[in-house]
Amino acid sequence: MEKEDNFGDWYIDIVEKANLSDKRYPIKGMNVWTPYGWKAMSNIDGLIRKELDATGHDEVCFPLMIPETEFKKEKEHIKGFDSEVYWVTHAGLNELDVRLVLRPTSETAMYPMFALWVRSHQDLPLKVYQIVNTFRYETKQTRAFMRVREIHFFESHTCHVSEEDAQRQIEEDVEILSKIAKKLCLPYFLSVRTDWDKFPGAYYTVGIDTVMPNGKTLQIGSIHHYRTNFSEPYGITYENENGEHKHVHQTTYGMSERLLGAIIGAHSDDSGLIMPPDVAPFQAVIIPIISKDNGPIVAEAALALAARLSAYGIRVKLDNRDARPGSKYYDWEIRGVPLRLELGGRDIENGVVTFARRDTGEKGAIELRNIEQGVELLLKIISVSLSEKAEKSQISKVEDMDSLDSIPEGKILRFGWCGCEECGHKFEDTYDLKILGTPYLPEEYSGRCIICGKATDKPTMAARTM
RNA sequence: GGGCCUAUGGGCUAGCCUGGUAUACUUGUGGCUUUGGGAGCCAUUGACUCCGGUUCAAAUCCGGAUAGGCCCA
Repeated sequence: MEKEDNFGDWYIDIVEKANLSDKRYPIKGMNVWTPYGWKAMSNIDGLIRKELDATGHDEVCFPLMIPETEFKKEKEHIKGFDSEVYWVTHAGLNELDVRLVLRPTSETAMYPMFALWVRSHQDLPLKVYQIVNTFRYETKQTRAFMRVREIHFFESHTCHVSEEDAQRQIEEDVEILSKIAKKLCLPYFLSVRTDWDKFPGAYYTVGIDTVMPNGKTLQIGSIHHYRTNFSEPYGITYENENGEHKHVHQTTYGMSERLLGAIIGAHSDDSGLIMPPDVAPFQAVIIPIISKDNGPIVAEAALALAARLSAYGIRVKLDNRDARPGSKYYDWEIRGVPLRLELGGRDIENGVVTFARRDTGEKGAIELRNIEQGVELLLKIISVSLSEKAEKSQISKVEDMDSLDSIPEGKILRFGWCGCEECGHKFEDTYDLKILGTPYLPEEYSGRCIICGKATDKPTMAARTM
């Protein structure tokens, strides 16, 4: 299966062959996390946890079900989610008086509680997050990790004394994102979403998009500024120094298993996946090369090598299955293990370990004496090299446009837009492309709206989306 | 919301029109020989989505259910 020619089929194929997810569970869009896929996702969760804990967020876990009465308090929010939530209508043999919704996201679960938790300005800022499953009834074609009905979701929610303080939180979120994305070796764009595409109930939304090999964008997360749009209906207020009661200003930050989907798309080739070392369930795999006269010696040396690396903190897998080495190479290549270590009679004699990089195919030898440092260094090099390659690939897919006379295929378009809804809709309807929004980070630009010709100092990007 | 298509071992699939013994490959299991890029031989496990109808007889024909896929709005 060729990656560039038909990304959609390639993706489905690789998810199955690399054993990341089993889609045979009999509910569409609700897939089973297999051990290998779950390990990768857990590693991603771990990276997120680490950054959030370091910035003073506390992990919480709210109930899965939300009463209809709470769910419907914010009017825009319910309008946005009405058609894609699951309802629990019965309990045992009884019909429920108040129906329950399976959370599509947790604003309406958390905010009634926030109203109880926040009383004083000293309780602020409140910064919590949870990593849980959420449910959205997708009617379109589902795809592992990219479009599913049960979503492995990360969401942080914060409350602040003022709009400015909430804005500082958004800046912190952007900072956190850059750290996480670096570990995932993922490039991304930050765009302030159009008014008609922002999160239901938000003041504004920053979309986080990455580009797939077919030139379509994949939204991997979003950051929202709510102002007091939710704190008003939910009555989340605090008492300030002067004894006045004020509504809190809120933000949220959400990402999901799409991060894993993005990694699969960004780092892989026709031989399979390439896992970024910080995400890889196994960072190195040891393949003992046994011949009939040295079996016990090699087996013992391989065990010792695995123990050393593991003690050093490297996630290592010793593959001592009774199979040919070549067959093992293929197995671990398709699963994307970044580094392969071969240990055979020749290596033991020479006091080295033979390595092969998954990303470049480069082979070499590391002195057994310094094996821990050697492996660590190689993993770092692989990580940097993956990031650079992905960054280049993303940049190559952006095309600056002066006119719309001919639309290139498989590209992200960048052009001037006056920002008005009429021009925006006209563009989206005519070209069947989605406007991603204007850059979140300041950017020098002067041009003309590509639709109406009005002068503008902001570019916008548009693309087909996954 | 409207329409079309599909369902056979773990995976992929033949058979269905024209009713009667279910095919190949792959995987799994056991054994022996092997092991520096997908090993070979032998043995072996394993399936007609479900409910009903027609029939001496249903994977096959008919009706319904369920699940999945596609197209249109």
